[in-house]
Amino acid sequence: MCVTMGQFAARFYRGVFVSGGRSDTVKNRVCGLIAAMQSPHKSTNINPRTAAPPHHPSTSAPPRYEFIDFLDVGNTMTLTQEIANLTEDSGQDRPEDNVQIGSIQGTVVGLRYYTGTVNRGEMVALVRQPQNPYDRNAVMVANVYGSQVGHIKKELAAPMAYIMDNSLARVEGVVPYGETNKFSMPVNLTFWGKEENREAVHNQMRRHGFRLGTEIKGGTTQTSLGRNLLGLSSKISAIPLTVEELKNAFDKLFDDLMEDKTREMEPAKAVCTSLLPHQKQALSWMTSRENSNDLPPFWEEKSGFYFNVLTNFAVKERPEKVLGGILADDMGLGKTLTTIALIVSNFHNGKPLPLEQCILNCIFMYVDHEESHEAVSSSQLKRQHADGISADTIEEDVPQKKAKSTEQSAKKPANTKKGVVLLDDVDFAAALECSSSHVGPAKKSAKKGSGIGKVPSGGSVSSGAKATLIVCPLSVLSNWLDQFEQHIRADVTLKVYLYYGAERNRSVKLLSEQDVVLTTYNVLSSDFGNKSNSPLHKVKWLRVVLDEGHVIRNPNALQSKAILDLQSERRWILSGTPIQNSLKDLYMLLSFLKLKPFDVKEWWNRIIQRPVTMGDRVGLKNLQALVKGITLRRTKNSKVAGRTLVQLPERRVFMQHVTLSDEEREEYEQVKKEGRKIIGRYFEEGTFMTNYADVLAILVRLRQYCCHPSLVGKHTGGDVPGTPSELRERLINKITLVLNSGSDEECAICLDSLRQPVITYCAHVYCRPCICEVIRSEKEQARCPLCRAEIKTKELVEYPGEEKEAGPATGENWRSSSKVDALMSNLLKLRNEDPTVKSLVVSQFTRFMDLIEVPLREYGFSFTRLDGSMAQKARSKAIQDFQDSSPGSPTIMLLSLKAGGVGLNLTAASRVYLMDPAWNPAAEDQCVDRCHRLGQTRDVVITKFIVKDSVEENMVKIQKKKQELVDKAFGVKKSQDRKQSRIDEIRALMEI
DNA sequence: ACCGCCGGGTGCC
DNA sequence: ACCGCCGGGTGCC
Repeated sequence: MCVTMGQFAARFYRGVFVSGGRSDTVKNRVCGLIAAMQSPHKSTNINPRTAAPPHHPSTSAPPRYEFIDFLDVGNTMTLTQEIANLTEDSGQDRPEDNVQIGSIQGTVVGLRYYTGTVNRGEMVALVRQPQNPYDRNAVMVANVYGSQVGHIKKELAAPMAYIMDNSLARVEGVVPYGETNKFSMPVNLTFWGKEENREAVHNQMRRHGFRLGTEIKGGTTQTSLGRNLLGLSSKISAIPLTVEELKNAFDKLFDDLMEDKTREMEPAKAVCTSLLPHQKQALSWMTSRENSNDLPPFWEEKSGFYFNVLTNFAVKERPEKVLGGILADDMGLGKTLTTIALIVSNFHNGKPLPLEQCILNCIFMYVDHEESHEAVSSSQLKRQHADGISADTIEEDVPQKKAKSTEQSAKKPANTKKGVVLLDDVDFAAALECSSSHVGPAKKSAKKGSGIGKVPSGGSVSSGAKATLIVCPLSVLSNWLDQFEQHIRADVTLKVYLYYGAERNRSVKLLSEQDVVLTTYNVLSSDFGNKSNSPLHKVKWLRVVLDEGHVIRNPNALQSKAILDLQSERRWILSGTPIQNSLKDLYMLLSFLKLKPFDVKEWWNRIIQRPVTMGDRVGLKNLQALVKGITLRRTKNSKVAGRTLVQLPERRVFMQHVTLSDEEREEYEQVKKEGRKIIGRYFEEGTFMTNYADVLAILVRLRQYCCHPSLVGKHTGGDVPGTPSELRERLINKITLVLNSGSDEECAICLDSLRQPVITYCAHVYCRPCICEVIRSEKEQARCPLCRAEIKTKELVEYPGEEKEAGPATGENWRSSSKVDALMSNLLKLRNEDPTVKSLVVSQFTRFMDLIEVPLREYGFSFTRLDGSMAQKARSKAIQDFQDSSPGSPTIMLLSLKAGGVGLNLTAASRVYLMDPAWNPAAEDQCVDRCHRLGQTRDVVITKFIVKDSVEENMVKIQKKKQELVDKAFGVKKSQDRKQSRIDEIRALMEI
């Protein structure tokens, strides 16, 4: 297969910029108008007053919003999104936020001005319209599709506006019976909120002459579902689930969703790896999900209408298909391979992806196009091919790739057997025929008039979309490239474009013409951040695949927004852990899949989140059905025909205690004494949090002492900052410490691992995009979310990257440490026993890795290294070298704990030495999983070095506690609790 | 809207 | 005739 890399194509296509993309249609402007009228916060150029309101007295015919248009506008502020924004921040994850405060029947008026319709029992959204020129208390009513239905009658809207604007309660509406006249209809309003607001809500209503009841009286015939919609289920239907039941159900939510998903499918011939049975099942299921004509979950066809049984919403138009889903297989079951198989096996209309065949092609064509006298010679084809891989451009990127692929394609033509196979293969023939649409001109003419293809050229393609976009974390980028190369036959050209790096080609046309475009979440969101110019958002993708898709779980993160804005026919989420913390995580996944109406927060909350949180059985049942319909998940223990999918070799963990030498012990105790004094003072002063970076620094220093005394850098804590440049230096010191502390500090805004970390003048570390967003939205008075100090964009200090400062002495005056000695004796013994065994030596301190390099060299070990500071190409080289099994290849990889992240494949190793304990035991597990995964043939032995009587032993205790918590508890604590538990941890560590 | 409300036309029975 | 009553025009926010 031929990989097209960003840099090369950047040159080859330089200058070809396609200005495609959306034009500002009337439709979009209407959307803007609506947005402007609804929300005072969203600025638009259109003044709602000068743009005549649609029903202004001077307008003769009652104008209508074409609301149906909102459904297909991808990236404009739509009514639907407005509704979403409204509920975005309202806390309702806990049962206590969801007390039913009362209900009342109200009236929706003005129906005749709007197109939105509602049925009996249908849920409606209530949206404040503070900018309404007639009444600033206006409350708009919209149906599930986001079409406006009418307004709440003004007398009732007045108290509701107050309640809604002050977040005293959320109001949900259900229309008890459908329209009986053209002008108004009743609506049952239910108020939800915290118990403490009950009084205020009731009072406010009473002041305006309304009395909230506890039940909706005159309830019409409600099915159990209908009752659920009215929010009465907690009172009327069965006993709510206990916390325990709920946790259980939740744990099982994603367990083994494979019943009825056991049909197998062979991949297209372009895949040269044979798939395991469970992978063929996944391929079959994914293919059927993409080609499905079924209605999305919870939709039914009823007498010419499409009816959503959960919201009771009905439409004439068939709801948009949801093509794709969640492949949630455990790590190591081959999600990547299955996805690759899907890409080449299921193009349009169930046909394989048309792929140009490199050299073999000409044999095929020669035979079949004899009469056309235009047979393409081998050399011509070669040249075309070379055009595609313009030689001068490859070298800097992945030289070994080029070498390999050309070598392979050069070898293959000799093999005529394959050519025969080819002729017999109708699918492949058809596929080749289709390829005429995107190959060079010489080829095109050769194809014309040919009669082989069963499918007329181009006719099988139901839309222009061609390319698959794969978005993944940087750490698995090279894995994707490797896997494409490994699993796609060398004699077919799969156009894979790596959209990465400064030189990436931003031509929409180029990107659209690829078979696969590979990029990272970072690149995608940084492009997206520069609004006007994100080529990835201009391409109409055939398929978008999110690898490790759970990373978009935070809807406020820029990268999540960037993902949601992509246009695609089919959408996939690959994730071993689709739900990481709470049910909420699922919302973003559904939102990405465009699974209506759950892609809008309000409906997600009302139909799933709230009921389930409150222990409602019907809600849980719906959730289960929902997940089951779109998810395939198998675990390592799942069985196919009585056998577990994958038998992984054993994995054993040993803890090796290291005793410090007297000298080391003395230094250690000295540092510990000082540290306790300082941290103790912070506790007394109550300045713990503001000095957090210093506290971390002290801990890091202790942990470094346990590894090697030379690791410990110069003393940085406690001084007073002087000049700005000194301050800057101090901040850089701090951010470096925080990032290298291995404590997996998270950004307090997105709660995710730090991306593009920056430090504020008040010494708190955030992702740059996150904190910039905060500063932008708070304008002048932006404050640090952690300490409320004033912050400015220009005062953010960036992490300068890993500078190889005057680090530990690795030269002449190198000395060993107890821990290094322990490691070396292990490694030497191992080499004696079996020189082919490969090991991962894992540390959180890259400078410790520097130190370890010295004795490794001294004893003649061949090793490689992978750490966070390495560029992508260096990483892939390191991985490739290590995975290589030929004699003389490195037997040791120095691996920084955080360098890989999930997905990294290091199965060549069967020994893991964890040099220093991590705060987060999951990080260690993840690291071990890099070699203990599919493809591992040996038993894996893990050795953890722990220094006796030290901070490390305490860390192990904390690790155990954490693990118990994870095993027991449902979900993770709120960030406030997290902060507290982090403080508690530090107390325990320092024995304060 | 088979309502409510407004404002003009009207005015014993 | 500064009222009542009638009946047409009209109607979200």
